Amino acid sequence: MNPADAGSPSGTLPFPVEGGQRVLREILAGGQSFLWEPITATTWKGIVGKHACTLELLSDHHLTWSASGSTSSKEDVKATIESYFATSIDFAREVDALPWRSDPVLNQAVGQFPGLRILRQSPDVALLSFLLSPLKRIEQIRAGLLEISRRWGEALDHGLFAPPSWATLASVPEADLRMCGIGYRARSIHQSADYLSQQDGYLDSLESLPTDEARRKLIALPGVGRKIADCVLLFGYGRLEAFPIDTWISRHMRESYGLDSFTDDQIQLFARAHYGSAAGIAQQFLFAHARNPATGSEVDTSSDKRKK
DNA sequence: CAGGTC
DNA sequence: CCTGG
Repeated sequence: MNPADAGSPSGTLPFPVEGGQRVLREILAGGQSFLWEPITATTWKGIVGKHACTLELLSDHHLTWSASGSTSSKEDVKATIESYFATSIDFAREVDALPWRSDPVLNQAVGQFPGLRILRQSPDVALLSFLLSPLKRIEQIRAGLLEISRRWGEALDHGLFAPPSWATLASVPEADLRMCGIGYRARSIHQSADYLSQQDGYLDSLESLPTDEARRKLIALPGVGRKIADCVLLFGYGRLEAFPIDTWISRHMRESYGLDSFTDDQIQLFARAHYGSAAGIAQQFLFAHARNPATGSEVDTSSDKRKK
């Protein structure tokens, strides 16, 4: 490494988020990732790869970042950050291609969170994170993940810890994992770690597989069902067609599309057919919409047919 | 019970 | 089935 690069690389990303801080909060702490914490009204502290990062959204179109504790060159850090925020994806274009024009339900959700986008996390961290997702509250998932990271992860700057690798987790006794306040999910993590440690490059190999095949191989992991698999595909592998169906989405869609007696499998088929190849983006809007009761304070860019 | 998996 | 809230 070059000592001159060892300081705090920083930069600015084009980051169109019309919805400002409210939408940034939804992106960083709305259930995609559990590694971000608000510091001030406009700044966040968190982890990207092996970098402790500080973010600030100054205008609605640029995100400034600063990463520290790195032995990588500034270019490498920059590339890592850009990949994480998926700056190569034109989300405005993707969203425009969704059927919001003919779908008032989607239209309202998109109008409520303009600029919402999908992070591209690492498959490893996404898998570990979402194995904890049955822990209900986001704060609880976060606490469990932070504790696991603190105990077996890599120390970074600012007292942050990167989540441990699956190889590391494979050597952690299940009983020790249980002491992280994650309850019976400790078993899934322990068994998945065991499974992954036996097959070198298992998660990497999914990268080049078609989505449904990768999905099957994720579901083969202990504790991973369709919902967690779809979360890992969407947030860890950048498969925008993946459509995780949790209880929020399930209820919200049944109610708002009149799919009263639909099973989750049928909702999944409906979603694929209706939203298309970027269904996962639609899912994020619906998810955010379902969990954030409309306060009326948002700038509503859609037609004003809120309230029924 | 809620959340997810089995 | 498991297990916090």
